[in-house]
Amino acid sequence: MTIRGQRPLRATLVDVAIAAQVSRQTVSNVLNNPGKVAPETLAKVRSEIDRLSFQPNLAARALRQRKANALGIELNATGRRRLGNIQDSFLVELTITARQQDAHVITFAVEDHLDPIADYERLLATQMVSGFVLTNTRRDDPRPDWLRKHDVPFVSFGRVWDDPSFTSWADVDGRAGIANGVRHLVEQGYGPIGYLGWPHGSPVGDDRRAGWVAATKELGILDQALQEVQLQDPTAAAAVVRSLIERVGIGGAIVCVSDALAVTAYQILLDSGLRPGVDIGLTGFDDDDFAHEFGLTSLHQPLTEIAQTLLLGLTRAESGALAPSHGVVFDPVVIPRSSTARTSPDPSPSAHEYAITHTAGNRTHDGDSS
Amino acid sequence: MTIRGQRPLRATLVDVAIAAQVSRQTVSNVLNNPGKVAPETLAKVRSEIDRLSFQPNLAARALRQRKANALGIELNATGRRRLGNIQDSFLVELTITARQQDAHVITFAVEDHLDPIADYERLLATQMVSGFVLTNTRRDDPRPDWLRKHDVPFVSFGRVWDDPSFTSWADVDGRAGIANGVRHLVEQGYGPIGYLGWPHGSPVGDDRRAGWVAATKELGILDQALQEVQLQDPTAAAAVVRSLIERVGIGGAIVCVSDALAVTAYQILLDSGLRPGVDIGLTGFDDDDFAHEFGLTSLHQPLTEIAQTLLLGLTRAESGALAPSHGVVFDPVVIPRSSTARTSPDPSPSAHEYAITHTAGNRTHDGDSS
DNA sequence: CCTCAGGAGTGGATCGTTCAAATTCTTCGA
DNA sequence: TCGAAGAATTTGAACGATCCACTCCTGAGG
Repeated sequence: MTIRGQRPLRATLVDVAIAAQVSRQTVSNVLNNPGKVAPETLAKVRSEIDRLSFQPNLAARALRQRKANALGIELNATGRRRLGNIQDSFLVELTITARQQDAHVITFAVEDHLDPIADYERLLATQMVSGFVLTNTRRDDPRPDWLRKHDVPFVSFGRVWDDPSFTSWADVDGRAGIANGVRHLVEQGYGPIGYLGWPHGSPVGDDRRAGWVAATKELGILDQALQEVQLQDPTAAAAVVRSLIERVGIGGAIVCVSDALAVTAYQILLDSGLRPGVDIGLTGFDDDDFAHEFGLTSLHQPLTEIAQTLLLGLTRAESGALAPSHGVVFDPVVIPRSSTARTSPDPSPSAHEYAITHTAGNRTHDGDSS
Repeated sequence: MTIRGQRPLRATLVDVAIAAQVSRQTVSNVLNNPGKVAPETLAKVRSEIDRLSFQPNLAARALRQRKANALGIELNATGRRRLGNIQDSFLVELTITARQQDAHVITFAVEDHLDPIADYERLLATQMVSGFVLTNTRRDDPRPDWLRKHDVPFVSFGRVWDDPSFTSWADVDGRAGIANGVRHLVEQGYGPIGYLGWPHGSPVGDDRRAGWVAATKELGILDQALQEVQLQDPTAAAAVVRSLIERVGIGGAIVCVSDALAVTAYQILLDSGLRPGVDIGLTGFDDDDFAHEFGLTSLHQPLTEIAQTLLLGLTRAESGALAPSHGVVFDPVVIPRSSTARTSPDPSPSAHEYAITHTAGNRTHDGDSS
């Protein structure tokens, strides 16, 4: 009845109510408490909702409920202004998962890396988000503390190191992952298994190293001499890797803490006239583009599961439910490629596939799920 | 005066009004039309805004204005469920830029790739976004058409091929980029310049090839025989590249349509006992992790500028202003690395930097801007 | 026959902001 | 001195949903 603006606007809840000859509240109940509505009424209202293709206005809902149905995620860009393999993929998974829960993902960047709180505060104040997903947590991270203190619901991809009482996090089990890699190599028949890691001190690096120690010990083949850390100086690093290769020898294998490091080793192998996979096995970690391009066996992080777990946790946190009693870790999955195949069928894998897949204006779907 | 909920809620515009002893509308004007407010009043209100750390509730604003201040961006995930280098970086830039305009970025994924419209429609209907940024546009893309038909503001990263009358897009000038690469190589003193590209037919690939043709012709060194397209079959592709290398010869150089392809060539060079840069020059395109890791000279897309241009365009589109008379293209920038240095000072570049930069729980900033 | 519990649905108020119109305050020329 | 024109500010009325308190109705139990 009311004269609307210029052009016919979107149908509102009242429009549906009028069309279905019920009150606003009943339509609202159909949406939010279907159980409270008689079956016939439910059907009638629903048919009108479809007919008018009504969608509730989320701004109105958020205003009334004093709560948005969106979550914020800080784009933790590195110096190169990119998320990087893992965060990139995680964001995709998070977005897909959020959709299934009728939630939305809002990205934001912090202005001052030394004081990220200001930006969390700002976004929260606008009431656009009801909670956050943290990534790239680190020791002395000010964010978890602040968020808890202000009763802001949040979950974390990555352990929350400083606060053991916070348990709404999910992470990748680097230790189990590397251990899986070691077992895979042994199953493939590789001899001594060396480890190429980061310098001691980084939580992630130490966790992964522990996997190598545990798995080799379990299999009775632990040899601490086959462990190397990569050095800052590229030249020195190359020497170190070369030496490790020699000590492992033909038939042996090297487990690397990252794909990037594995690629370095890969090149040095070729340079030494050795065939990765055939002569010496090689594994990386993260299953990134390097692994894909070079046919490196790698450990794929189960980001789909992590995103789902986290989002579920966030929902619970918002409803004030109890947090889980401990964080959750997921085991990475071994993606076998030619670098751990004793016979190498495909020396120069899938350069074409990469090129096409990652270029604007030209897409294919290779259906490589999980 | 009113008794609020459980705990003290966030300050509202009315709270500010009371504190500053003015009316609601005056506070609103301070925010949206500072020019209409007397200087003293302005100062007084602003000080109260600061004191109460008031932030307008965007849900309320969106409701009243019938317009959100957020834009939607489809995460165009490939089969590997990742955005990839370019989209990843673009999203970061977009988020940063949006912030400066007090806008927010909402990500979403489409359920059915064959019918993306449904999801654009859905998000729009919730009134959470006021417009969209398209990426990965292609021929026969149904999105631009639909959006225009429904008067939805949008801009596009990548040309809108099917509709020349739509001019709110920005793109990378692949042609100029490759031409820049060719010139860089010639300046460095490289001899015959070959081209390694994608098969004919892809708009992006053809555009880039044109750059090689134009630049070599301009320099009087065009030799169509030095052109190769990469084939589907990896083994055949390797042969093709090997042959191209031979024809170019020592002192020559190869311009590649992508970093991935350049890496392939890089390996084949090494395999043939040739030193990239020293013996044969090599350039890629996109400046991705491969380029960074292997010291490949590459063409960096100016995504910061593109994001800024697009966001400005979106703002204009929303205010009903005229669209620009033509799309905008930006020239990629040559990032010189060792693959185009006649003397190679650093044979195994920055493996460490990569490893640290891209790993959770361990971040550095290398300040590599632009 | 009457009471009463509980399912089903209604009407009014409300969330925090902006728009539109109305009001008050200033300034200044006739 | 009056009044008109503007500037500065205030007031009333939405925006579209949900929450709350209430009414209506049906049917079981005393």
